[in-house]
Amino acid sequence: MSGEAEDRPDLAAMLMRLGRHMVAVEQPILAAHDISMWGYAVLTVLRDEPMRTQTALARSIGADKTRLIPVLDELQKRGLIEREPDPADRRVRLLGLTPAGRALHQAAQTEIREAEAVLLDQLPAGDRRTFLRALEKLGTESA
Amino acid sequence: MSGEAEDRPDLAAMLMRLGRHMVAVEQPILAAHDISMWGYAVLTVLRDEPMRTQTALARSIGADKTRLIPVLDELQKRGLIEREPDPADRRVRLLGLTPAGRALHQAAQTEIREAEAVLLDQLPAGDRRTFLRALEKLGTESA
DNA sequence: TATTGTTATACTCTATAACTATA
DNA sequence: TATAGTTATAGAGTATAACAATA
Repeated sequence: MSGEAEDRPDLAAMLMRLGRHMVAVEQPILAAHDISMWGYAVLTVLRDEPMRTQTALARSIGADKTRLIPVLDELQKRGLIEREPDPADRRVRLLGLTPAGRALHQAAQTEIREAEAVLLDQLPAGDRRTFLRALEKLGTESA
Repeated sequence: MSGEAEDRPDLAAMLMRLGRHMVAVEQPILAAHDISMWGYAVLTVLRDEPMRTQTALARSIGADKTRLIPVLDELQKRGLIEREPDPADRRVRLLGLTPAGRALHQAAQTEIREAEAVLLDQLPAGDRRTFLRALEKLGTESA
Protein backbone atom coordinates (compact mmCIF):
# COMPACT_ATOMS: atom_id res chain seq x y z
CA MET A 1 0.00 0.00 0.00
CA SER A 2 1.71 3.16 -1.24
CA GLY A 3 0.33 6.34 0.22
CA GLU A 4 0.90 8.21 -3.02
CA ALA A 5 -1.90 9.49 -5.19
CA GLU A 6 -1.82 7.59 -8.47
CA ASP A 7 -2.82 9.88 -11.27
CA ARG A 8 -2.31 7.66 -14.25
CA PRO A 9 -4.35 5.81 -16.89
CA ASP A 10 -5.60 2.34 -16.04
CA LEU A 11 -3.04 -0.42 -16.40
CA ALA A 12 -4.96 -2.36 -19.04
CA ALA A 13 -5.36 0.79 -21.14
CA MET A 14 -1.64 1.61 -21.02
CA LEU A 15 -0.60 -1.96 -21.81
CA MET A 16 -2.99 -2.36 -24.71
CA ARG A 17 -2.12 1.04 -26.15
CA LEU A 18 1.62 0.43 -26.15
CA GLY A 19 1.12 -3.20 -27.15
CA ARG A 20 -0.89 -2.26 -30.23
CA HIS A 21 1.76 0.27 -31.12
CA MET A 22 4.55 -2.28 -30.91
CA VAL A 23 2.57 -4.77 -32.97
CA ALA A 24 2.21 -2.07 -35.61
CA VAL A 25 5.96 -1.47 -35.48
CA GLU A 26 6.66 -5.19 -35.90
CA GLN A 27 4.22 -5.68 -38.73
CA PRO A 28 6.39 -4.35 -41.60
CA ILE A 29 9.37 -6.38 -40.37
CA LEU A 30 7.37 -9.59 -40.28
CA ALA A 31 5.83 -8.78 -43.65
CA ALA A 32 9.31 -8.38 -45.11
CA HIS A 33 10.02 -11.93 -43.99
CA ASP A 34 6.61 -12.98 -45.31
CA ILE A 35 5.40 -14.26 -41.97
CA SER A 36 2.35 -13.52 -39.83
CA MET A 37 2.31 -12.46 -36.20
CA TRP A 38 1.01 -15.87 -35.14
CA GLY A 39 3.58 -17.59 -37.32
CA TYR A 40 6.32 -15.63 -35.64
CA ALA A 41 4.90 -16.45 -32.22
CA VAL A 42 5.03 -20.15 -33.09
CA LEU A 43 8.66 -19.93 -34.22
CA THR A 44 9.54 -18.09 -31.01
CA VAL A 45 8.05 -20.75 -28.76
CA LEU A 46 9.56 -23.63 -30.71
CA ARG A 47 12.98 -22.03 -30.65
CA ASP A 48 12.96 -22.18 -26.86
CA GLU A 49 11.73 -25.77 -26.69
CA PRO A 50 10.17 -28.36 -29.01
CA MET A 51 6.57 -29.23 -28.23
CA ARG A 52 4.84 -32.55 -28.12
CA THR A 53 1.30 -31.44 -29.01
CA GLN A 54 -0.34 -28.63 -30.91
CA THR A 55 -2.71 -28.05 -28.03
CA ALA A 56 0.18 -27.33 -25.68
CA LEU A 57 1.71 -24.99 -28.26
CA ALA A 58 -1.57 -23.13 -28.62
CA ARG A 59 -1.93 -22.74 -24.87
CA SER A 60 1.60 -21.43 -24.48
CA ILE A 61 0.98 -18.54 -26.88
CA GLY A 62 -2.56 -17.83 -25.71
CA ALA A 63 -4.23 -18.90 -28.93
CA ASP A 64 -7.06 -21.26 -29.72
CA LYS A 65 -5.82 -24.60 -31.07
CA THR A 66 -8.09 -24.38 -34.11
CA ARG A 67 -6.76 -21.10 -35.34
CA LEU A 68 -3.21 -22.40 -35.17
CA ILE A 69 -3.76 -25.07 -37.78
CA PRO A 70 -3.62 -22.91 -40.91
CA VAL A 71 -0.54 -21.26 -39.42
CA LEU A 72 1.18 -24.60 -38.88
CA ASP A 73 0.14 -25.76 -42.36
CA GLU A 74 1.83 -22.72 -43.87
CA LEU A 75 5.00 -22.98 -41.75
CA GLN A 76 5.35 -26.65 -42.60
CA LYS A 77 4.76 -26.08 -46.32
CA ARG A 78 7.59 -23.54 -46.31
CA GLY A 79 9.89 -25.92 -44.51
CA LEU A 80 10.19 -23.80 -41.37
CA ILE A 81 8.89 -26.35 -38.88
CA GLU A 82 8.89 -30.11 -38.47
CA ARG A 83 5.56 -31.72 -37.61
CA GLU A 84 5.53 -35.47 -37.52
CA PRO A 85 3.30 -37.98 -35.75
CA ASP A 86 4.79 -39.43 -32.60
CA PRO A 87 5.44 -43.16 -33.25
CA ALA A 88 4.58 -43.86 -29.61
CA ASP A 89 1.18 -42.13 -29.86
CA ARG A 90 0.13 -41.41 -33.38
CA ARG A 91 -2.51 -38.88 -32.32
CA VAL A 92 0.08 -36.30 -31.37
CA ARG A 93 2.32 -34.25 -33.66
CA LEU A 94 5.89 -33.63 -32.55
CA LEU A 95 6.76 -30.02 -33.33
CA GLY A 96 10.15 -28.39 -33.78
CA LEU A 97 12.08 -25.86 -35.85
CA THR A 98 13.99 -26.71 -38.98
CA PRO A 99 17.34 -24.97 -39.53
CA ALA A 100 15.56 -22.68 -42.01
CA GLY A 101 12.94 -21.85 -39.40
CA ARG A 102 15.59 -21.11 -36.84
CA ALA A 103 17.43 -18.83 -39.26
CA LEU A 104 14.30 -16.93 -40.23
CA HIS A 105 13.34 -16.40 -36.60
CA GLN A 106 16.81 -15.17 -35.76
CA ALA A 107 16.82 -12.69 -38.64
CA ALA A 108 13.38 -11.32 -37.84
CA GLN A 109 14.06 -11.07 -34.12
CA THR A 110 17.26 -9.14 -34.69
CA GLU A 111 15.39 -6.51 -36.67
CA ILE A 112 12.59 -6.42 -34.12
CA ARG A 113 15.06 -5.81 -31.30
CA GLU A 114 16.51 -2.88 -33.23
CA ALA A 115 13.03 -1.40 -33.66
CA GLU A 116 12.31 -1.91 -29.96
CA ALA A 117 15.52 -0.12 -29.06
CA VAL A 118 14.28 3.06 -30.74
CA LEU A 119 11.43 3.12 -28.24
CA LEU A 120 13.28 1.84 -25.20
CA ASP A 121 16.17 4.26 -25.60
CA GLN A 122 13.81 6.96 -24.38
CA LEU A 123 14.37 5.49 -20.92
CA PRO A 124 17.53 5.77 -18.80
CA ALA A 125 19.39 2.44 -18.80
CA GLY A 126 18.44 1.61 -15.22
CA ASP A 127 14.74 2.31 -15.75
CA ARG A 128 14.83 0.32 -18.96
CA ARG A 129 16.15 -2.76 -17.22
CA THR A 130 13.64 -2.41 -14.40
CA PHE A 131 10.78 -1.92 -16.84
CA LEU A 132 11.65 -5.00 -18.89
CA ARG A 133 12.21 -7.19 -15.86
CA ALA A 134 8.95 -6.09 -14.26
CA LEU A 135 7.01 -6.64 -17.47
CA GLU A 136 8.41 -10.13 -17.91
CA LYS A 137 7.81 -11.05 -14.28
CA LEU A 138 4.20 -9.85 -14.18
CA GLY A 139 3.44 -11.58 -17.46
CA THR A 140 4.86 -14.95 -16.56
CA GLU A 141 3.66 -15.16 -12.97
CA SER A 142 0.07 -14.21 -13.51
CA ALA A 143 -1.04 -14.35 -17.12
CA MET B 1 23.39 0.75 -26.37
CA SER B 2 23.57 -1.66 -23.46
CA GLY B 3 26.16 -4.35 -23.86
CA GLU B 4 24.08 -6.88 -21.99
CA ALA B 5 22.60 -9.94 -23.63
CA GLU B 6 18.83 -9.59 -23.60
CA ASP B 7 17.23 -12.96 -23.12
CA ARG B 8 13.60 -12.04 -22.93
CA PRO B 9 10.40 -12.35 -24.98
CA ASP B 10 9.69 -9.69 -27.57
CA LEU B 11 8.26 -6.46 -26.22
CA ALA B 12 5.02 -6.67 -28.19
CA ALA B 13 4.42 -10.22 -26.97
CA MET B 14 4.93 -9.30 -23.33
CA LEU B 15 2.74 -6.21 -23.57
CA MET B 16 -0.11 -7.98 -25.34
CA ARG B 17 0.03 -10.95 -23.00
CA LEU B 18 -0.17 -8.88 -19.84
CA GLY B 19 -2.61 -6.46 -21.47
CA ARG B 20 -5.05 -9.24 -22.37
CA HIS B 21 -4.76 -10.56 -18.84
CA MET B 22 -5.57 -7.20 -17.31
CA VAL B 23 -8.52 -6.74 -19.66
CA ALA B 24 -9.81 -10.11 -18.47
CA VAL B 25 -9.37 -8.99 -14.87
CA GLU B 26 -11.30 -5.77 -15.53
CA GLN B 27 -14.12 -7.44 -17.42
CA PRO B 28 -16.14 -8.73 -14.41
CA ILE B 29 -15.81 -5.35 -12.68
CA LEU B 30 -17.12 -3.48 -15.71
CA ALA B 31 -19.86 -6.06 -16.18
CA ALA B 32 -20.96 -5.52 -12.58
CA HIS B 33 -21.41 -1.85 -13.48
CA ASP B 34 -23.13 -2.89 -16.70
CA ILE B 35 -20.66 -1.07 -18.91
CA SER B 36 -18.47 -2.14 -21.82
CA MET B 37 -14.73 -1.66 -22.15
CA TRP B 38 -15.22 1.04 -24.79
CA GLY B 39 -17.90 2.69 -22.67
CA TYR B 40 -15.49 2.83 -19.78
CA ALA B 41 -12.77 4.23 -22.03
CA VAL B 42 -15.11 7.01 -23.10
CA LEU B 43 -15.99 7.91 -19.51
CA THR B 44 -12.29 7.96 -18.63
CA VAL B 45 -11.39 10.39 -21.40
CA LEU B 46 -14.36 12.67 -20.71
CA ARG B 47 -13.56 12.79 -17.02
CA ASP B 48 -10.19 14.35 -17.82
CA GLU B 49 -11.60 16.86 -20.28
CA PRO B 50 -14.81 17.48 -22.20
CA MET B 51 -14.55 17.02 -25.96
CA ARG B 52 -15.89 19.09 -28.77
CA THR B 53 -16.29 16.37 -31.40
CA GLN B 54 -16.88 12.63 -31.50
CA THR B 55 -14.07 12.29 -34.02
CA ALA B 56 -11.57 13.77 -31.56
CA LEU B 57 -12.88 11.49 -28.84
CA ALA B 58 -12.47 8.45 -31.08
CA ARG B 59 -8.93 9.42 -31.96
CA SER B 60 -7.95 9.92 -28.33
CA ILE B 61 -8.91 6.37 -27.40
CA GLY B 62 -7.60 4.75 -30.57
CA ALA B 63 -11.01 3.75 -31.89
CA ASP B 64 -12.80 4.26 -35.18
CA LYS B 65 -15.43 6.98 -35.00
CA THR B 66 -18.10 4.70 -36.41
CA ARG B 67 -17.78 2.07 -33.75
CA LEU B 68 -18.12 4.68 -31.03
CA ILE B 69 -21.64 5.66 -32.02
CA PRO B 70 -23.56 2.74 -30.48
CA VAL B 71 -21.43 3.22 -27.36
CA LEU B 72 -22.34 6.89 -27.11
CA ASP B 73 -26.00 6.11 -27.82
CA GLU B 74 -26.05 3.74 -24.88
CA LEU B 75 -24.18 6.06 -22.50
CA GLN B 76 -26.49 8.92 -23.36
CA LYS B 77 -29.64 6.81 -22.98
CA ARG B 78 -28.49 5.87 -19.48
CA GLY B 79 -27.82 9.49 -18.59
CA LEU B 80 -24.08 9.03 -18.16
CA ILE B 81 -22.93 11.56 -20.75
CA GLU B 82 -24.16 14.82 -22.20
CA ARG B 83 -24.14 15.10 -25.99
CA GLU B 84 -25.65 18.22 -27.41
CA PRO B 85 -25.17 20.05 -30.70
CA ASP B 86 -22.90 23.07 -30.47
CA PRO B 87 -25.07 26.17 -31.08
CA ALA B 88 -22.12 27.78 -32.86
CA ASP B 89 -21.69 24.85 -35.28
CA ARG B 90 -24.59 22.48 -35.26
CA ARG B 91 -22.61 19.72 -36.96
CA VAL B 92 -20.56 18.98 -33.86
CA ARG B 93 -21.71 17.35 -30.61
CA LEU B 94 -20.36 18.73 -27.35
CA LEU B 95 -19.52 15.82 -25.09
CA GLY B 96 -19.16 15.69 -21.32
CA LEU B 97 -19.93 13.61 -18.26
CA THR B 98 -23.10 13.92 -16.22
CA PRO B 99 -22.79 13.66 -12.43
CA ALA B 100 -24.08 10.08 -12.73
CA GLY B 101 -21.42 9.29 -15.32
CA ARG B 102 -18.72 10.75 -13.12
CA ALA B 103 -19.93 8.71 -10.15
CA LEU B 104 -20.05 5.48 -12.12
CA HIS B 105 -16.57 6.01 -13.48
CA GLN B 106 -15.20 6.74 -10.05
CA ALA B 107 -16.78 3.62 -8.56
CA ALA B 108 -15.53 1.37 -11.34
CA GLN B 109 -12.06 2.84 -11.34
CA THR B 110 -11.70 2.36 -7.61
CA GLU B 111 -12.42 -1.34 -7.96
CA ILE B 112 -10.10 -1.62 -10.96
CA ARG B 113 -7.24 -0.02 -9.00
CA GLU B 114 -7.76 -2.56 -6.24
CA ALA B 115 -7.57 -5.40 -8.76
CA GLU B 116 -4.45 -3.88 -10.30
CA ALA B 117 -2.83 -3.68 -6.88
CA VAL B 118 -3.04 -7.46 -6.49
CA LEU B 119 -0.78 -7.77 -9.52
CA LEU B 120 1.46 -4.78 -8.91
CA ASP B 121 2.15 -5.72 -5.29
CA GLN B 122 4.37 -8.49 -6.65
CA LEU B 123 6.89 -5.73 -7.35
CA PRO B 124 8.97 -3.84 -4.80
CA ALA B 125 7.60 -0.31 -4.35
CA GLY B 126 10.48 1.31 -6.19
CA ASP B 127 10.25 -1.02 -9.17
CA ARG B 128 6.50 -0.55 -9.26
CA ARG B 129 6.79 3.20 -9.55
CA THR B 130 9.48 2.93 -12.21
CA PHE B 131 7.42 0.41 -14.16
CA LEU B 132 4.28 2.54 -14.15
CA ARG B 133 6.12 5.73 -15.02
CA ALA B 134 7.98 4.04 -17.88
CA LEU B 135 4.80 2.48 -19.23
CA GLU B 136 2.96 5.78 -19.19
CA LYS B 137 5.86 7.65 -20.76
CA LEU B 138 6.40 5.20 -23.61
CA GLY B 139 2.68 5.06 -24.32
CA THR B 140 2.11 8.79 -24.47
CA GLU B 141 5.25 9.81 -26.31
CA SER B 142 5.12 7.32 -29.11
CA ALA B 143 1.77 5.63 -29.51
C1' DT C 1 -14.74 -43.38 -23.18
C1' DA C 2 -11.14 -39.88 -23.59
C1' DT C 3 -7.80 -37.26 -26.29
C1' DT C 4 -5.45 -35.18 -30.53
C1' DG C 5 -6.04 -33.01 -34.47
C1' DT C 6 -9.09 -31.30 -38.14
C1' DT C 7 -12.98 -29.16 -40.52
C1' DA C 8 -17.12 -26.38 -40.92
C1' DT C 9 -19.83 -22.96 -39.17
C1' DA C 10 -21.35 -19.03 -36.72
C1' DC C 11 -20.36 -15.07 -34.26
C1' DT C 12 -18.01 -10.82 -32.88
C1' DC C 13 -15.36 -7.13 -33.86
C1' DT C 14 -13.71 -3.78 -36.98
C1' DA C 15 -13.13 -1.08 -41.07
C1' DT C 16 -15.05 0.84 -45.62
C1' DA C 17 -18.06 3.23 -48.10
C1' DA C 18 -22.23 5.72 -48.85
C1' DC C 19 -25.60 9.05 -46.99
C1' DT C 20 -27.51 13.33 -44.28
C1' DA C 21 -26.91 17.71 -42.29
C1' DT C 22 -24.59 21.60 -41.65
C1' DA C 23 -20.90 25.01 -42.87
C1' DT D 1 -16.54 21.86 -51.35
C1' DA D 2 -15.51 20.32 -47.03
C1' DT D 3 -16.56 18.47 -42.36
C1' DA D 4 -19.35 16.03 -38.38
C1' DG D 5 -22.13 12.53 -37.63
C1' DT D 6 -24.74 8.44 -38.94
C1' DT D 7 -26.07 4.12 -41.23
C1' DA D 8 -25.35 -0.13 -43.89
C1' DT D 9 -22.43 -3.42 -45.50
C1' DA D 10 -18.58 -6.29 -45.99
C1' DG D 11 -14.39 -8.19 -44.24
C1' DA D 12 -11.14 -10.14 -40.84
C1' DG D 13 -10.42 -12.44 -36.85
C1' DT D 14 -12.03 -15.59 -33.44
C1' DA D 15 -14.57 -19.06 -31.06
C1' DT D 16 -17.98 -23.11 -31.02
C1' DA D 17 -19.33 -27.33 -32.22
C1' DA D 18 -19.21 -31.46 -34.84
C1' DC D 19 -16.13 -34.99 -36.87
C1' DA D 20 -12.26 -38.53 -37.71
C1' DA D 21 -8.40 -41.05 -35.96
C1' DT D 22 -6.09 -43.13 -32.22
C1' DA D 23 -5.58 -44.61 -27.47
